[in-house]
Amino acid sequence: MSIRHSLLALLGRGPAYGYQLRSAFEDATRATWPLNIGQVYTTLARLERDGLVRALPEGEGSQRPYEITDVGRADLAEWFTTPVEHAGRPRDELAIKLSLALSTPGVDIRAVVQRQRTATMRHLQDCVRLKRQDENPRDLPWLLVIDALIFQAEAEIRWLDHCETTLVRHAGTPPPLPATLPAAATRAVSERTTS
Amino acid sequence: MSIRHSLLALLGRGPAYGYQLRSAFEDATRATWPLNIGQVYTTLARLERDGLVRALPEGEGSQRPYEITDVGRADLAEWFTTPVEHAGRPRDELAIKLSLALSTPGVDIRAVVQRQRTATMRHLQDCVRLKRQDENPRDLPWLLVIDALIFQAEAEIRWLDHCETTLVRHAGTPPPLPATLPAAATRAVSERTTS
DNA sequence: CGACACATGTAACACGTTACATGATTTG
DNA sequence: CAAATCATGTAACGTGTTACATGTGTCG
Repeated sequence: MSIRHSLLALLGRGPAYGYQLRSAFEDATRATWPLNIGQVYTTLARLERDGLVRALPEGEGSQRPYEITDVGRADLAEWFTTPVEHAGRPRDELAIKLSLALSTPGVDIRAVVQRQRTATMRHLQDCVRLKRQDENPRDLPWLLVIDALIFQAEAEIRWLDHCETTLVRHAGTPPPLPATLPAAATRAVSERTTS
Repeated sequence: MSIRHSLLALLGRGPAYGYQLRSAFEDATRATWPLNIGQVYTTLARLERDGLVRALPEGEGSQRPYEITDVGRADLAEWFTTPVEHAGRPRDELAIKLSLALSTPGVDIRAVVQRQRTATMRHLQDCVRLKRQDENPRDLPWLLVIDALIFQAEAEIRWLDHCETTLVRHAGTPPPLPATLPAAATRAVSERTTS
């Protein structure tokens, strides 16, 4: 539902046609989440069908501008008024993956955590670099979005570290190999985690 | 794609039928993300169509157990090996909403932030309470999931606070009304943010 | 003119949700 | 037996992605 409401919000600033709407959306988020142009038109059609939006007769050339209706404005106001519920959010693939990795035989969870940590760390650095490159405080919207990504990535790394310490505390197999173990045992462990 | 891989991962522990798979999934996440049973069957059908899974002939009563194939195992291993990319994640509705609220006339962003903060705070407390209730470290998978939710909620609150301070610094309209402003100006401002 | 950006649309497909329909098995 | 739970499936719909088809305007 986020595209639907996004287009509605953009039309809340005034009439616009599909192509403009995509540009405006990608301006606000700086192509963090690219928006396919086809989706814009199908979504506009659905919005019109539902009476939240109305096609304007004017429009020079091949432009078909739309305008938000009163019903649309009400829907938009409700969107802004209602907080985003956590219950309605998409499933967190990473959390599910680690949760399942933990109970699937033959999976080296610590390796999964490590690889994810590397990827997330790289993403975090990309975000920070992007933010520095473009520090002008003129487009607040974009700054807030990139900050959201940064906060999320930081939280993810903290969680991954938390996972690792928790795993070490419970499932054993700590990385500094205890010298007291016989060689056979350590070999068995590393074989299991490498396959 | 997360359900597809989740079912595949569950079948990686051994053959199972649809109903079992749902139970197993909701065990791992404790119904944080409820899984509709219908979805299980359609997903299983697609997995079978793609050769990742094979229906077993046996099965007592009305049970139709499935088994993971070698192709499926390869796909599963790749899932666990490949980190979850941030580029492929769903759009962050909250970030988009605040970003758009900032550039939509007639929207009181600070109110939006406040309402969201309240909702997220409540959600965070729910999570913490849930975790305390069920502190037994026996099912690690569930603990990791609830911790993920907690870390995310904390990050969201930090981000919302960050948004508010940023907004105050830029767009003005600080809550402690500066006594130096003439009454007319403050009235105009509060009218704009209230409508 | 030819290439390129602007602009609109459609078709096919994957995924997810909800609701409904239908049996089989257990248990009070 | 009746009700609840177990178990499988289908239909309809909304949303999202990708790819394709088409036309317009501009500029070198």
